[in-house]
Amino acid sequence: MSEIPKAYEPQSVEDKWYQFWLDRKCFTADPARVSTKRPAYSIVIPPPNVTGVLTMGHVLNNTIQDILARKARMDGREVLWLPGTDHAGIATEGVVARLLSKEEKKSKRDLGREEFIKRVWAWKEKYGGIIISQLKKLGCSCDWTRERFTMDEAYLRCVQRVFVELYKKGLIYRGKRMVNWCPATQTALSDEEVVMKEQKGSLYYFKVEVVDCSGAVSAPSPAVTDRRYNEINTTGVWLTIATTRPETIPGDTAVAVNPKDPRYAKFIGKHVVRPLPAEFPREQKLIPIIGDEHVDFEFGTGVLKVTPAHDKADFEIGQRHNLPQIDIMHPNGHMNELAGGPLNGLDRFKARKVAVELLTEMGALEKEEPYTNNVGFSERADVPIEPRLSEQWFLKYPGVEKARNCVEQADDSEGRVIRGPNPESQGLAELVPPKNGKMHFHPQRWAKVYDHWMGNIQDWCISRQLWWGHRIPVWHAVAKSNELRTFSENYPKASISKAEFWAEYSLSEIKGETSLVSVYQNRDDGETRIEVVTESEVEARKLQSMGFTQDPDVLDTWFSSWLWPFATMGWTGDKSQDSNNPTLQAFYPTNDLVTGPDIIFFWVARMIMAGYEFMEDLPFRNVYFTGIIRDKQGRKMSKSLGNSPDPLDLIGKYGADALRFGTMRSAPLGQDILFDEQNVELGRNFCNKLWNACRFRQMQGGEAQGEIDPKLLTADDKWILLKLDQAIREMDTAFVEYKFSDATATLYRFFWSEYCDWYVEASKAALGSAERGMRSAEQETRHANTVAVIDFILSHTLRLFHPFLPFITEELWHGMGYAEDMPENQGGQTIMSAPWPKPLDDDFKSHYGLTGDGEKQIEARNELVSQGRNLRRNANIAANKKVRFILKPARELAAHDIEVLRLLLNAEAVEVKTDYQPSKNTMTVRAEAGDLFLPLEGLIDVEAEMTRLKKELEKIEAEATKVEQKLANPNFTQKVPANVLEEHKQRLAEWQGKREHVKAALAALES
RNA sequence: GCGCGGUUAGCUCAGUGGUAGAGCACUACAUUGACACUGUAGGGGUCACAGGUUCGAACCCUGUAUCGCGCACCA
Repeated sequence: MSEIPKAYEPQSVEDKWYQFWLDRKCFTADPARVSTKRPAYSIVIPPPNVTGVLTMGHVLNNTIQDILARKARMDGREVLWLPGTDHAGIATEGVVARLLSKEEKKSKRDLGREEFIKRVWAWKEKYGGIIISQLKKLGCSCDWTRERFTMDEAYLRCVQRVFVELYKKGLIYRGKRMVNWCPATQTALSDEEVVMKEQKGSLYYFKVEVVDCSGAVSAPSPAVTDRRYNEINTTGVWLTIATTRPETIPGDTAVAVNPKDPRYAKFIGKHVVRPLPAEFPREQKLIPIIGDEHVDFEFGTGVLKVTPAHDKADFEIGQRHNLPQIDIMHPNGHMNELAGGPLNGLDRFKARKVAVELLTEMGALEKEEPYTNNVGFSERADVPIEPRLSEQWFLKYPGVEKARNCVEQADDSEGRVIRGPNPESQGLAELVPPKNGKMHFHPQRWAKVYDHWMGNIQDWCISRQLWWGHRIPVWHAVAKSNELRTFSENYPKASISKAEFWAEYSLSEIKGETSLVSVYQNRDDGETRIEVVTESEVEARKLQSMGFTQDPDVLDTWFSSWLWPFATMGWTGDKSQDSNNPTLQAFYPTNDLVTGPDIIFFWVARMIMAGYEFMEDLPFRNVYFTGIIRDKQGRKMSKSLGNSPDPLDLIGKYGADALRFGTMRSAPLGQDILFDEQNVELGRNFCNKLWNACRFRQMQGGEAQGEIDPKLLTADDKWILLKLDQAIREMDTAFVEYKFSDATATLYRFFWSEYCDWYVEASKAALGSAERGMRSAEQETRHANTVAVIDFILSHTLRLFHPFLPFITEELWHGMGYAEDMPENQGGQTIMSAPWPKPLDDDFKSHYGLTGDGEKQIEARNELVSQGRNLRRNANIAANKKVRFILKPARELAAHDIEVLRLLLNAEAVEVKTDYQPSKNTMTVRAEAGDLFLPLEGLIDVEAEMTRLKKELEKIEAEATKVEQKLANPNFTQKVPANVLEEHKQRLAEWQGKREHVKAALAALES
């Protein structure tokens, strides 16, 4: 490191060290190395979407994980940070479909399922690795040899095994239900994929005529067109109904009122004439008036139209009253023929307008009011959800109670700290087994949100009408052919709620290959159906040859993600295999999960349930929820706003370390982050400061890390050693509490303010300016000792910095020669494995004479420096002009301290005069360490100086009075603890001393 | 409607009952200095508001305002 450049150039070192770490397998976890002395530490990455590119959110998230992983390595643990990507069903299918349409003007249906999936894989091979390479640029120390993908071979087997297991237990079932249908992507969605958005729309009031009918014959099928009545009598009464969705009127099969509503109760049992479709004859549009408690008679007119096929609440009313369901829409959100001629084929929003026109034409529309309501939107496609009746696969969540109870809630007053410095383990922060096997959320308030959701959990709709994803391992056949009829007779019969009625068979007759078979009568058409579930490929082939067809749907992406913590570690579901899996045994459960609170339900909660269900243990002990990254104005970062900076640009401009440091510095626990590029600039500046501080050390020459002789230590040396000790302790606390912004604040303060601004400047007094070889023997010894202290500080500092700034610290670790003295596996090869600094213990402190008293004296002396500089400034003395100060010390100061004072005040001399009497042309200040005088050669500006002193006096008076008043209050003096009282007395004495001093100075000027 | 979080310097935020803090920004001064990606000094706050508890409140309690988020929703 002879010719180091003046400024740190990250571009020239980052790639070099990343490759160095990879070449030496520094990130590779080996379960064989795990022991009681070398405990395991593991994190699984929240797998980014294969379609993803690195965002600021990823930077935040992965920097935290990398910090945790690197810190754990330095703590001497065997670390596994397991990386990978998620196949992201809808997102990826969308990306490839758009590309297809743009480049080949084809739809996925034009290609066909098989060909389309081939294209997605090809796309994945080509572009799916982008985010991984970007994470490497950031410095992430993941074990890339274990990189996983949620659709790789082994993972596929995990998903199928889990599906079969849950099916066996009757937790996975198929059912015709109201689901959240996305008309844009044409698939069902889970409740979590729906976001409520406030919409400005209209509330339409229309009237319907009440009629008396008798002899109604209910229709055999959902279509109402066959309904017949013997008599239809007009009553002349009209009811008014308010709705936001007039286009669904053709799907109405009842009108509901609250049975307790005196206005309408009398109509229950009568019918109304549904106004649409207009061209249908009246007798085909008679729908009953029913009484249902659900109806709120405060809202609208108190009369509710009931559309069981297109509204969740209406569906339930329909179930209660056995109402027919009329589906008036195609899956793409366009109206079908049941909606009537003018609406047929129209998009649902266009249809709304037309429906209003039709109602107006027939005179049924009474009024239209502006109205704001909340509408569910498909999170990904950003279009309103259409509640739709459809047959889907559902999961009744397993392990709900266990999962719910394992997360510690805030009201648990038993200590919340779960990791603490363990004195037995050389001061390292250790994992203390959580009480009652509990899991901890950071910040803890998310536990309440989690608990609330777990308490109101609904079955999970897991099937998606997509092509890209894990295909549902279920095969169907209708027993039409003789072969299947014979087959079905050999297998158990089951009802429609058949999940519990399967039987296990080997269709292929190969040992170990099995299928779950159930046979049932379809309720709608009476046909005999056979449903077979298997995870076996052999069985699947057999099924295919027998004429079975596989369920066309795929599973929700999160149905694979929820297995991530153990599926990535090679879990098979086979107990004996898994108990011989060293990775799983060593690294599950993981220690920390770092993720955003936006996926607490999507992912975190589900992983916890899966952990209990399949591993019989929680998947992680701590969950750290990051904030959400916003721009300077507090807006969420998004592509459309264009307010999201490209992290790679920032790395190119400032360096990865700068980006990491800047991000961590502005990311307090539990708060959203307002991102400002200035933070990254600050990180860059900080790296440069570190660089130059090391450069300064290099310029001093001498051997690296020489012995420190306690006898030669200056008060400044002792002071900085104590500050280092404090910084180490603060860092440990910050890690225990997951407060990374506190950690960076500590590093910043310690290194920049305490080390560079004070210690290095003061050390120049001991280092001297003489050339090497021109120094006296005594100077030489003193110089060497100071350099040894500097090396001690720097070698510790670099290690404290390493988790945050991996690249520059590695470069300097080698450049400064600190690697050389260390054992190969403890910092000799790389700073990554250097031991994390321990707080200085009592033996160390007494050996080197480090005392709180000495620390205070240096701080008092430094205050004198600041005050003296202030005097210079007030006297308008140029910063580069050498002047003479006179010091009247409060207690004796060492010659070395006087020399430091002289240096830091840029003084020609600091003369110590215990009986100094200032002349008129002298400015002065009192500090705890003594009185400092600045005699001026010319006449001082008496007016200006008096103004300054008067202002000063005012301030002092105010402070002194405040304390005086407190002390004069007997209530205070009697009730307050002794130490506080003593402190106040001392403070008063201090202010009084200053007051006298300033008064004396004023008097001298006036004379 | 229910729940959660915020409101402290121009900005972004620390601050768990005892002298109101940091970084940035701002002003002034200093370029043969490890570093201008720098140094030194300075100005700047009624801690959202109103009550209460206390010798003492930014901090604890009650209420209000306001911003943000989550959950549940009335068609």
